[in-house]
Amino acid sequence: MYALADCNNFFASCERVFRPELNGKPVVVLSNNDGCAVARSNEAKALGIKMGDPYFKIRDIVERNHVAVFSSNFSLYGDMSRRVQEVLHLFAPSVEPYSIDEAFLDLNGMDVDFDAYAKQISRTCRRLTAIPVSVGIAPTKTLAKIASKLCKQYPKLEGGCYLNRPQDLEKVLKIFPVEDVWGIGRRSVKKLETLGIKTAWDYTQLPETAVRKLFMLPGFRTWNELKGIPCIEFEDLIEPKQTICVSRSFAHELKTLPELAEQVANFAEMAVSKLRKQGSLALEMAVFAMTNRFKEDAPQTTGGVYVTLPEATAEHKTLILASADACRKLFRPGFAYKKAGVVITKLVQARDYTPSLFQDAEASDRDARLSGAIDRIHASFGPGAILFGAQGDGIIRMAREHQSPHYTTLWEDIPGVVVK
DNA sequence: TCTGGGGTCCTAGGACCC
DNA sequence: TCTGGGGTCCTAGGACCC
Repeated sequence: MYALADCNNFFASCERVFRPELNGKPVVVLSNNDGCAVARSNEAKALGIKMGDPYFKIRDIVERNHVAVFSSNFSLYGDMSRRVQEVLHLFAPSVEPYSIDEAFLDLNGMDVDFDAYAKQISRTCRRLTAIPVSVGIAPTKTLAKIASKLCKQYPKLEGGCYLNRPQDLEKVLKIFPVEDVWGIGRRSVKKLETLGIKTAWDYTQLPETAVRKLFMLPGFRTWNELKGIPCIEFEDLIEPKQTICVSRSFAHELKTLPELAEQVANFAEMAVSKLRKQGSLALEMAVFAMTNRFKEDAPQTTGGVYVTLPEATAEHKTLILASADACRKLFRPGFAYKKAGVVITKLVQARDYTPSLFQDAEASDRDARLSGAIDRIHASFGPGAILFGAQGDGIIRMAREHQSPHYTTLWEDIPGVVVK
């Protein structure tokens, strides 16, 4: 038996924790550069604001309805996420964090009233973190997802729902749209439409051979999961990432190589930080850049350059220099670059790597000490406290007109209470 | 004027091996 | 004229997730 705990409208809910007067009011949270709506409270959804809507297109709705707008504040969301996960650990020996706002709980072997347990988990999260959480419990992860969605739809479930009895499953799956099933994406929905498949139940009634042929292994797993046969394993061990990517859109387009190269160097530095945190080394890196695809009349280009590193490394200097090199190869004059990024495409765990016999040990020791010093400076004074010359003045500041304070992660932003 | 960022898994097909 | 059978590894691209 698995539980899925899913935070409702997570980023919007985080903002409300410290602005309780916004409860019951429409709230949206924007992506980087205040570009798109990436989280909406139920009230904002009811106004017709969709996930991913560009801000400039919904500005009218926002102003007419006094929607509270926030720029993204990931240090707040990350910290709130950690708190919710901590609460979840009170209810199950193993918890699998699935995304910033979701986690699976392994309830196998537990002998409890699962419906009451689901509601209790939700209630406790709410009380200890002030975040509303929907908890679905079912014999497979896919069904647990469906159960948690039901909680959001039906307030009378009090945030928790147990889905296992065959007659309940049939009733629920017969009204559950197939496009809302975890693992069924847009492309599959198109195929399903031509077959006349509308609900999750319809999907389970397809013959096995058809499912395997049309939707391959992933679709076959989903098909089984919907029928209560677990095919997606519980993974509570946090594996090191297989790729690391840092990319950004720029508030203003960049037209010169030095400007672009500086930003790419900054992305490389951020990627190295992530790399070092998980104890990996990079074997290969890619740099990419592209123009603004929405400007149809402007000349368009998009490209990437791979760099194979002579030695696996997690040193700032090597990777930043390599990124600048790649950027020079990539850059084409006459284009206005809107977005760029650095991807570390091949990683190896440091403990699994044997350096080349012919490596310059002295130089690599020097670089390692430099990187260690940079890490310590960042830890004490914050990221960006020290930069390589290649990074220019650091990353271009993003548009963030509506950012809330870092309530839980910065001393000067901690909320105060006035006692009269 | 203004349009996000970061991941995983699977498959087909090519290159190569004996 | 006739031209086998079985395997691995790698990569690009597709599909999906939040």
